[in-house]
Amino acid sequence: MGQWSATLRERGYRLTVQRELILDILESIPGHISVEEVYRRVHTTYPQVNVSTVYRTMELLEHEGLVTHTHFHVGSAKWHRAEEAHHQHLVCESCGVEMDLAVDVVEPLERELRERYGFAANLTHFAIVGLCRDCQKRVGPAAWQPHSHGMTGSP
Amino acid sequence: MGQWSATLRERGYRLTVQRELILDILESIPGHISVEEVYRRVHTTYPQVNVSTVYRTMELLEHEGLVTHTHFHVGSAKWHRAEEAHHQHLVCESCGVEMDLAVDVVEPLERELRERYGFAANLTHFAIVGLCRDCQKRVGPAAWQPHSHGMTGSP
DNA sequence: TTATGTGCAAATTTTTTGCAGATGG
DNA sequence: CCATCTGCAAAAAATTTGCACATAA
Repeated sequence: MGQWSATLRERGYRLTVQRELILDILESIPGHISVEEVYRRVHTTYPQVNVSTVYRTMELLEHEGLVTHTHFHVGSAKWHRAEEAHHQHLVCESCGVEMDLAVDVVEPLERELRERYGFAANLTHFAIVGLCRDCQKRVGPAAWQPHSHGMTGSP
Repeated sequence: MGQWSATLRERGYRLTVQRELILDILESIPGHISVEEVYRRVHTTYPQVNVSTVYRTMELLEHEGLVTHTHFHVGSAKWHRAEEAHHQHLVCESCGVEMDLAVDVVEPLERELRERYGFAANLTHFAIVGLCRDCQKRVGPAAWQPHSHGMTGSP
């Protein structure tokens, strides 16, 4: 039984089989995971579980500050442990590779936003998307990069 | 007729009433807008337009590098002019207020990511979400901020 | 025992698609 | 004219909800 089960119980929530299974999955994976994937995994060991339970559990865990969710450019929301929040991810839009990012890289920006704008940025909410080194070579500069629209011609 | 109409025609696209209306809206608004809202506005002057046309036009414009879309924490995708890309937005998750952000604030991060990770970050893809000064006072520290889970008690 | 949690099925919301007809150039 | 666009209607995908029943504590 993982750490989070205890945490939830302490906070007055009931521990159901469904919750335990979902918690186990979330505690064990390193990166991002969709509701669909969590459901798929729980379903293999506990087929009578329902997607809505997964959604409700995710919502509960987010409310309790244990996980957060993130929207990438395409696809459904992805979830990850909140404790990983201050350890950002870089995600390549092209090949999907995920890289961990040292905290000190984003800290200056956070501080700047706070000092200059009084804004408490939630930089952890989104992974930083872009192109990894390899994909830059392969696909060239992207449309969002300066001085290019990434197009090769008319339709 | 706005600038974009000419651009599209030059690139070999046809100029339809629907497209003109959508372009006018996108060229005139300063911040982010949803497909739903674009549709609603077009619909007032041209009721027979269909949402799918709005979606298709947005896709076209994104492909042509004129607009980009963004996912905020909640709700549907929001669209904005691509030229505004290098002028970032701060968006308050709580009250929805949008603030413009000077480029030089994000530049150091971009450079760092490029130098340390060879990663061409698309920082323009997402608005930076968080809490504005006023909402920090009103709602207190958020769950994603360090040393707090933003909760007041058990269920 | 009983408030809390779950499955189910249906509703919502957001976005996509196939197709036949309309239309810009 | 005819390739490109659009409206329509339906499908798909993602998420939410109401309710009766199940179950953790």
